[in-house]
Amino acid sequence: MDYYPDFDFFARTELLQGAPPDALRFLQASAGRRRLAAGDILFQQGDRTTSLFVVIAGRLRASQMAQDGQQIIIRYIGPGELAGYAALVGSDGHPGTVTAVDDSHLIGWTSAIIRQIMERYPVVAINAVALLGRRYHEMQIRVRELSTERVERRIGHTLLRLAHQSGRRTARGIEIAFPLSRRDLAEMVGTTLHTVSRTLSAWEERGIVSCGRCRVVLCKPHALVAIADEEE
Amino acid sequence: MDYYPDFDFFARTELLQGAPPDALRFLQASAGRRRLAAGDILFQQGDRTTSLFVVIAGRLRASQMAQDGQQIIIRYIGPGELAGYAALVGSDGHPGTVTAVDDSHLIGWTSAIIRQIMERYPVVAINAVALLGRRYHEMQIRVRELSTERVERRIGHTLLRLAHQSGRRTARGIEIAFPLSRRDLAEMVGTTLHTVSRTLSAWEERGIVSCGRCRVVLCKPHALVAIADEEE
DNA sequence: CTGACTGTTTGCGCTGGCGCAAATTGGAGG
DNA sequence: CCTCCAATTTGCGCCAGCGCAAACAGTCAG
Repeated sequence: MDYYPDFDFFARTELLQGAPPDALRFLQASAGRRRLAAGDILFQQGDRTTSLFVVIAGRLRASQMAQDGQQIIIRYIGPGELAGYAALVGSDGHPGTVTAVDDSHLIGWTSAIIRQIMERYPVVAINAVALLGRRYHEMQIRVRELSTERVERRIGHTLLRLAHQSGRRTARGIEIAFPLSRRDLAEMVGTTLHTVSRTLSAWEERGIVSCGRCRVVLCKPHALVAIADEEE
Repeated sequence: MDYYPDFDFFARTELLQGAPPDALRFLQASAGRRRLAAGDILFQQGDRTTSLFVVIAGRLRASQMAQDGQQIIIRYIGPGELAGYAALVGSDGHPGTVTAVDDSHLIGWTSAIIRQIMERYPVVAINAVALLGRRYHEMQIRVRELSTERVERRIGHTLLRLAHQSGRRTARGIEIAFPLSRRDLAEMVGTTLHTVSRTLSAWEERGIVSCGRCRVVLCKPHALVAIADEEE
């Protein structure tokens, strides 16, 4: 039994907000739906680009692999966000792999339909421009952090960003609302799982975070901000 | 005496290729022109976004600075390419500083006009999507390199990319066609000018490169490819 | 020609964080 | 409850590359 997204849902997505009703009707009629269990792969790096998806519920991870097998995590994708930007930009193959990290529900369209929609409804193309601009800017900041900051600060910044994107208030603090292993965090930060583990242990001792298997809770976000932004 | 870009020129720019004649006429009529000497600043990080520019001739450097003054170079911008994407995405301020590294000639439009053009001529918006997608992908690759590769390989990859974007065939090899100091290269690669200098010296000894003040010539590009892509 | 300045080279010592290895823990499935 | 496995923790040694410092070399203004 699928949940059929209504116009309100479309209005909350980064790609389709502001699109006129007839565009939304067309999109609704031409959409495909896809369900993934945690761990399932939506598409793999290098796969031929066929579709673009918008996340209705759940969470996915976009990652990229080098020839030698080393992996990095590009970003996590949550409800309302887009997966498969290759279909937007007209690229032949997907630049990365997208995997569900929680059970997820997506809605998707073929590249041809998306192309057609952007041509007919400029507001969608303009949304796409804005969205890619944000992604580009996020990556600029990551490059800057990787180039100039030490590991501890990068871990701090990364956790704060994740908490901002998908933090859940709990009694103990702000919890990252999806499974995040030490290795995952390492692949976002550009370090090893060992260093992440050591750093989190040290922080746990100081009561700044509290963590378990694939779980991180920020107990003192302000202390983390201090670490991430401290002058020197 | 300014060179007035004609339709052929527009057809060679990443943003305006494929735009219909009436769009180009309007763009031509509403354009502003700007000349910069090497070293002049087009706009600074944080400046209010007013315009977007297309490079007619010359070369510029987009850089970003952290609070502590540490700088990185985002990219070099050459003829046909775009400077000031903030005006495309509707961002209030410029995310980085753009400086001319050679005498440069630009053509520009206000944010409002660009917005209007994208709404009226979807092909321009779609070009913008493609262009930002490429930039985003470039940054993904840089993040991956910074996360997983050693300095020497990163320097290799960076030089190869620069040569590809703006290499000039000479008797001695492929020369990077604009002034590029050790510090500049370091800020692209994510290291220090010292390490860049040492690496280039070692390469020069092996005849792989040949370099002078703010100049780099790749004498044996294949050897550089071997260094940059060697398995291990 | 001279001085000043900016860019470059090189030596030296130190250390952040990686790599390896081994022990430990916590779940999931049977 | 037991077993197995993946995730995590922690110790230890090492080294790539940074930071500092000093010498050196083009280049340009006057």
